[in-house]
Formats: sequence, C-alpha cells, structure tokens
Amino acid sequence: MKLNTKVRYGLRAMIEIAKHRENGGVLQKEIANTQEIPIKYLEHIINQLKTSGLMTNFSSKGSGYILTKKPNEISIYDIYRAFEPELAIVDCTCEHNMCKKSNECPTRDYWFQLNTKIKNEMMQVKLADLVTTKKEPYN
Amino acid sequence: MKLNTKVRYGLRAMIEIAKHRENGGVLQKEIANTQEIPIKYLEHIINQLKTSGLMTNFSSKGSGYILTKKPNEISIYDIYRAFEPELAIVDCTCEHNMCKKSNECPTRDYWFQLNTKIKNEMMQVKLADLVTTKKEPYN
DNA sequence: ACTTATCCTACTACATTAGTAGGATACAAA
DNA sequence: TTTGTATCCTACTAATGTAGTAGGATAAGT
Repeated sequence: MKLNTKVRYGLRAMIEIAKHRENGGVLQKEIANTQEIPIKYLEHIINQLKTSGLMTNFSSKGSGYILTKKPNEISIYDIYRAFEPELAIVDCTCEHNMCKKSNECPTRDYWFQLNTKIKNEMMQVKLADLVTTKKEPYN
Repeated sequence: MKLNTKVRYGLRAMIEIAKHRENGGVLQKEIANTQEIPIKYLEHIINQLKTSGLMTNFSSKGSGYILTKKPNEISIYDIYRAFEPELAIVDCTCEHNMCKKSNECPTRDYWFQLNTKIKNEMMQVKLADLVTTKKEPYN
C-alpha cells in the first residue's frame, strides 16, 4: 500500500507547473531544482504527464510546461492515473478480472468498497487545493 | 497502492478461523483447502498471525488454530498490521521519518490525510463484519 | 554555428513479492 | 515404541517492480 515516486514526484511537478500559471510556463530544470527531483528521472514523469493530457508545452525548447486545464479541474486521481492504469488495491477489485469465486468471497466486497472510498477521496481533492496556501484544510 | 498477498490471504485465513469458533479450531490444511492458499505459503502467514497475537493454537499438532479475541474486536487494520509495521502510503507520512522540508511541502499534508482516512476505514471494519453473511452492508 | 531544452530508447542495481524446499520437532494413535 | 502427520523453522529463488542513469537525436532560440 505505497505510492511510488512517479505519482509523488508527478504531483509535485504538477504543483510547480500550476504555480507558474501567471508567467506562462516552467522548464524541466526549474521543476527539478525547486522540487528536488533528479532531472533525468523527471523527464520520464513529464513525458507521462504530457501523454496523459494533463499538461503540455508549445515548443521542444524553452517554452515551458503549462497545464491544459485549470488547477481546480484536475483531481489528484487524474494525476495518479497519468502513472497507473487505475486504482486497484487488489487485482480482483478490477472488474475486468473477476475471479470465479467472487460471489462467495466476503473479502472481495470489502476490498472493493475500500478501493472505491480511496478513489473518491482522490477524485474530490483538486490540484488547486494543494497549490493555494497549505494552511487551508482540504475538506 | 496494492495490498500484497500476505495481507489478503491473512484476512481470508482469519475469516476461516473465525468460522470455526464454535467447533474449537481449524487446521492449516483445512484453511489452505477451503481458502485455496498454498499450504507452504500459508505456514508463513499463520506464523505472522500468531506472532502478532491475533490467534494461537494449544498444541504443535492437531489442536487447530483459534482466535485470541472475538471477531468483533479484531479490525481489518489489526490484521493488516500483522504483516506490515503500519499503514504508510508514502514514507514521509510516517512521523518517525519527517523530512526537513515537511513544513513547506503541500503534498505531505495531503498524503497524510489520505493515509489517515484509509487507516480509519480499516480500523472501523471488524472481522465479524466479513464473517457474517456478505449480504450485510459494512457501513 | 552554437548552445541547450526536450525527446526517445535502452539499460541497470536493488528491493520486494510470492512463493518453494527441506529438515526438525512435537504429539497422537497404533 | 514406532510411525504418521501437524507444526515449526531457516534458507533459498524466480519473477517483477522500482527508481533511477546513460547516451544520443532532435528542435529551436541567439
């Protein structure tokens, strides 16, 4: 039950990009420096964030990265999904992978419900909530 | 963000033990058979459950395993902790491992709150809720 | 032309996961 | 008392995932 560094670094990268909304974009180097992420690793993370459509840039050099949506329209779960296909704390909670005993399995329902709650929590909180002052409570 | 098989099998083993409360214990072999867990792997799981104090047996042979507490006094989180030191979805949510930048890190607070919510969910649901008919809702 | 940001593919050390293997010990029944 | 078997205990391992690094290609600003 651990988040990997891609998701954690990815969120921090998105926060950094969101903070530069006014001044039109931020470079890999700046994200790496202020968020203290190895720049060569950040490349992969940025690549996945771009592929997922959460952010983009206009030039292969120097234009900086910008969000494609407003920070209050991007949930933590959106960012999570840039790196993971979906949240599935156990494989059988994935509806594509139902085991044949699932209708007699009491644990399946429990894990599924827990999974849904975690997912909902991550969908309700938006990037904007983390960019504004951290003194604001999130809920 | 995946649960490992030890926790999942461990919960199923505990359910199986709970189901035999009336008739005084269940053997490894029976747990392995009905829950379809490799018996040699189940050995490790049972060993951890015993060490954690959630269940025990009276003899090294044939007495069967029994719970040390009532099923409504054992939470899912208790079982989780038999296999993991604590729930920590990111390392810096562990208060023993605060990074020096934590007071300026907006993601730390978020992950910590999510961690707490997951932990609370797992503490509120008891083994008894999974042993009784699965048609009952858990919350 | 030169510099540098970005892009793209490949590689890798290390840790974790999900088990297996094999023998030692304990105890009950024959 | 021997034998069968449940449990206990330590070690080993194949496969996978994690957290990066390396190196060159491409693109664009100056």
